[in-house]
Amino acid sequence: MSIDKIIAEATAQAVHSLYELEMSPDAITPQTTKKEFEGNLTIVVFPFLKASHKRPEETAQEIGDYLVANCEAVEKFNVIKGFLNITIKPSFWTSVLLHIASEPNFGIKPVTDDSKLVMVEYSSPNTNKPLHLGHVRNNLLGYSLAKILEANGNKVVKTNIVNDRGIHICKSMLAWLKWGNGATPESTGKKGDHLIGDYYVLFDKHYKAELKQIAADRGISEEEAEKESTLMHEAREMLKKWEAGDPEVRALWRKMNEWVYAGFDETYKRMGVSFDKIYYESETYLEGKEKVLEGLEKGVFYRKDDGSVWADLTADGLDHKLLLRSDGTSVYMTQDIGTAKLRYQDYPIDQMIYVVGNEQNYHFQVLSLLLDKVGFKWGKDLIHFSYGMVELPNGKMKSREGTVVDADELMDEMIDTARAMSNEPGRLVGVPEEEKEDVLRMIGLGALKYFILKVDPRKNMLFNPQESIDFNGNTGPFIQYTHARIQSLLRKCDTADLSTDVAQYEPIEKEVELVQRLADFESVVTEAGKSYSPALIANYVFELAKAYNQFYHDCSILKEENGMARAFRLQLSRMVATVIKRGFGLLGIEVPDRM
RNA sequence: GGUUCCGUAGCUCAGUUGGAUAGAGCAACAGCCUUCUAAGCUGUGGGCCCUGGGUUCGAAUCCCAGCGGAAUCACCA
Repeated sequence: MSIDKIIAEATAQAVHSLYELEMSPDAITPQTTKKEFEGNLTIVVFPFLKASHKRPEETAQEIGDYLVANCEAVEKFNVIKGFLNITIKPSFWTSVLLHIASEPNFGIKPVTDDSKLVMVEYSSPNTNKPLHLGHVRNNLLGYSLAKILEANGNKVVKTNIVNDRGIHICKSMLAWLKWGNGATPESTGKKGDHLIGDYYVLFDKHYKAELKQIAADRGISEEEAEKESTLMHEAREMLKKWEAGDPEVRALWRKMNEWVYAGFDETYKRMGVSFDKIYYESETYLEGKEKVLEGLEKGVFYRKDDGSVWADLTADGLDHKLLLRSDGTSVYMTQDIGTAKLRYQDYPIDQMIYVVGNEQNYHFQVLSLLLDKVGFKWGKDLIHFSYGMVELPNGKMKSREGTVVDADELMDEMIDTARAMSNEPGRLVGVPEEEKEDVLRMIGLGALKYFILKVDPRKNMLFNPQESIDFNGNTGPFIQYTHARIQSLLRKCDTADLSTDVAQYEPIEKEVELVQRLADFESVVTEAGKSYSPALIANYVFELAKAYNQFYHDCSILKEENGMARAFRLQLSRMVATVIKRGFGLLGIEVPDRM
């Protein structure tokens, strides 16, 4: 049982016996005492005043006296206004540390047969362009969220829905046919996703030129010229052929998609994210239609005169929403209904989480209502894990203005920066030559991942490509460094030091602070799972590493004369390193043993 | 205009179910490497927590109104 709970229960007993106030221990949450005051845990006594009919100071005094007399863990206390600061017996903290060390998976709840099954959808790329910074945030958040939910005892299925069909793919295909001269990833030495992306851009370039030409020739606006465009017409024709299953178009489409997937796989692998099940829109986009027609029969949806099918959501404070076009084809929303249906056929999902940007808040609000209307009982409970945009100093990323930050390039740059910085004296000491690249990769990506994951997912965040991401201060490398330094310490210590029995040791204040922080890991993981926030873990690990660094500078460890103190500090260091590694594991960040 | 989200140091961000004198990092300035890894540590300066009301022992946090910013409101995905 955690120390917080012990105190909460003892306090509940105290107010019951002193003031006959019935309080659930869960309602009492001791907080860590502020640094300026003496003590480890603080209880705010204001809520008890109505029952005690006494002044805050007196009430706190009485509860404090009760705790000292009746709770073994409590050593002493002091009272400031309505705050009861409790000091726990030092020996108790030793037992807390030993407990943490004895649990091989401290902070992680096991997955059992009756665990909830959660499906997390993330990434969801289009196959006509490479991944960019926005996808990076999505991927990192999605992967980390899956890890955190797993650590909270859920079965997790990570899934990806690849948008592999539609007009945008046809644009790339058309441009490749017209101007590609049979270029392949092999012939150009380019990653497949970048190659296809280039043709998408090329299409847009020619299309713009064509519009300008038509507008000038015919004396009409460029918007009006859109209807006259032969390029766009050809692209649409190609889409029709694709939908009709034209063998040539399908073959080309398959070939080009393979190139893109090979490119994506490389990026995903490097980023360290993975999926358990991938869905392709080309295989699911027809599925939703049947459900919509079923809903139409039941009268939940209605048909307009032109044949299009709509949902009336005005009762829920929303608008009317199109579900089937007048020509009978599906829209985005219909496809999502279909994909959801398939997924629930494939897995006994208890909860569905979509990791999708906040630009689609409305879409998921509608989807939730629609799934409910067509009779899926889980529709209402779906979670849209909505995250904010990544902004650049001059606003959003715009492909037209060439301000898109490419994921592959960004990762390259981060690793290059790590390499450049490692030239400073004292860096990468004792790292074998063959491991160096691997360590640099961990550091560069660690900096990038931590930079993105430490901010609250809901908020828009700013990324300045000019100022490269920091490696000092509140950063991934700082935390990795702390871990590497502890590993080095442990390599240098004697095995006798670690096997020394420390049960009787009474830790000093600085040590207690660290033990207390370590113990918090458990509740931080729980809280991160409840509020779907990797940022909580990130900030916790930073605080832990920072506190350890201060401790490291203040207390010599290997040179400590007292054998028990030395052993305790090494044990403590070992657990700090373990929790750092475990916490970073939940963020998908690797930690090197030397750097 | 409707809906949703955001507004905290010069910059990037934390701030636990409402708790004590609002915290980090960067940037600036001043120190610390003959010492278990200086990607580190110590110190200084820097704030109308957007504004105004309300709720109460107590508000950056909850409620209402306003101001400012973002997203969205397609027979695009």
